[in-house]
Amino acid sequence: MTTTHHVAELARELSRSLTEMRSYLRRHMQCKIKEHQLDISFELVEILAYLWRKDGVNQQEIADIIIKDKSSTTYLIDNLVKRDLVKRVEDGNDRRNKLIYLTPEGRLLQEKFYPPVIALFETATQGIQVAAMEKAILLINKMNDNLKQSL
Amino acid sequence: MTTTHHVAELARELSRSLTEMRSYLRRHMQCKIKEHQLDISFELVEILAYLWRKDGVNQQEIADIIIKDKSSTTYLIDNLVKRDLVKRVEDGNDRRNKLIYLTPEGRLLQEKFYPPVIALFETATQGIQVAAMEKAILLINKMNDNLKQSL
DNA sequence: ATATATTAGTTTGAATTCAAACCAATTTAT
DNA sequence: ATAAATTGGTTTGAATTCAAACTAATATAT
Repeated sequence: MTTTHHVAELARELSRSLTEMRSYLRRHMQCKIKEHQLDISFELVEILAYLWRKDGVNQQEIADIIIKDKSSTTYLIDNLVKRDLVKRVEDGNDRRNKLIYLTPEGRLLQEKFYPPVIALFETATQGIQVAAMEKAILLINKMNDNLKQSL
Repeated sequence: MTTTHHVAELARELSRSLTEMRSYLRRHMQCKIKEHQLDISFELVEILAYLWRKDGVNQQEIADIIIKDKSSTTYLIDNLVKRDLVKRVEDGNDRRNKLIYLTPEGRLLQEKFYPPVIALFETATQGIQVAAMEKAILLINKMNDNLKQSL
């Protein structure tokens, strides 16, 4: 096996491990959602999680953060609006924009989800050093830069 | 910010970077698919890619490798069967199993896709050392083990 | 030997996802 | 100033995904 193929193999393996991790995270969150008997999907919680940190952002920002395309984001935000968890507000500075704000109900959900989310990440990172994680992030971000530039 | 929250934050950031990478890989592959004017989806190619290395595996194995649930795998394999790229063969050793084999057409596609897949991973890993990649894989697999054990 | 639990694959229903096309608003180029 | 390009969000269509339920086959427990 040449070096090239070895690297390709590692990249493939990395991609697979990443997919697996994503899958586990999703499953765990689904368990939490069930425990709390909440009628909400993992994908909606994902958006809410970002809004809990900072709301009043436009849809494109949300799409960038959660790595989904515009139409998926519209679909999910429509859903959140329907459940009265967020509201859309026109942006006075740029009429193309819709700013997404949490409603009081949307904020309340944070109490239910914040501790389990933290616990989940703690579980995931048990026995792993901060420095190692930082290196992994840098590596993947480097890969993402490489891929981004060739699109 | 406490250490716990710092780690949770890094885990979140890692998860996002991973999702981003997955998204880029998918987009790149879509470009290749378009270039070759092939009527096939990224998800189907993903399965074929594993079969090119080793066919004659049951569906559950495929599902494990591509990290999808059983029903999604059935759906995609149905699709591949419909396009005459793979065939299902009953497993004499265990009647529950269906073994999935490539057809001659399915094999032919390898020529089209193998070089661009390698090129893609090369692009992704440019400027990245093998040792660093191996460390990242180990780290993510450790995280996956942690998550798996608590499901 | 029989009952129970587990496994592989299928079916069903609904949610999610993306690509493509579109429109209005804004930015950039001429 | 005007034309062209880009951007944010929406709509549409089809593919994909998962959860839940199911059946037949196999493994495990009694």
